[in-house]
Amino acid sequence: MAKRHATSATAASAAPNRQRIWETIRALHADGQPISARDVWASMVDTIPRTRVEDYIRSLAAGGYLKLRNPDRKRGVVAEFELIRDVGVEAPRVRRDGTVPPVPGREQLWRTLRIIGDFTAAELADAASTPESPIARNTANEYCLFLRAAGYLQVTRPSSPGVPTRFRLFPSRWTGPLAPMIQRTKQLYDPNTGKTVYTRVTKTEGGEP
DNA sequence: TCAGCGAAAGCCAGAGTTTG
DNA sequence: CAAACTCTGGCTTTCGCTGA
Repeated sequence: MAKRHATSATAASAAPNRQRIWETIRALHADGQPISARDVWASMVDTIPRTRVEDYIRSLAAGGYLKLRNPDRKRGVVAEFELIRDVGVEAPRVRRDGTVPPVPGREQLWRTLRIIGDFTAAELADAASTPESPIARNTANEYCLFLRAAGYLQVTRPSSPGVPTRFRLFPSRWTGPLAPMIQRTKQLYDPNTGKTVYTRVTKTEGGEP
């Protein structure tokens, strides 16, 4: 239900809720105030459930971003934290156990294509791949096709037998560091602008908003 | 090119414990 | 006794990859 919207927003723009929580934490830290779930939540009480704030704070603590100031406290006692690792305005992505999830493949592709300039899908996949996060060429190819359809990429050399299509990013279409994502509904969503920039029209449903 | 599968992230709700 | 806070577990939705 409402969860769906929250989740998609999460994927699309790094969790607005978490972003707000992170900003609040940094603000409290800047003021030299102790950081507790209650304090953070109090600053945003109208919009975010407290459990969500606690969830994120616990993840940050597990990940080493926050340090518990009163580790000997008993259950039921307010836990106070200190910001020991400020990574900037962008809210860190952490799992519940504190580990950092791998960078999404789309993001690697998006950053890489801007750097290498002129490329084929295979070249982009190779360049964007890392030992930790290899990216399938198939994935890169589909991504390129969507970006081209949405007008982000121009074809510098059409495909011919044995020669793959070469693409290049329109400099003016670099909308920001957040990678446009292909949603399950086969729409291309640009989190930088917050807009759906392309919708693949299927045979059965010619529907468009 | 399309469809399905598996894995992961984020969110919510309930239960238990401690303090005033 | 009541209120407040923390902790744990489960649910929903989406993404990325593989195979036909």
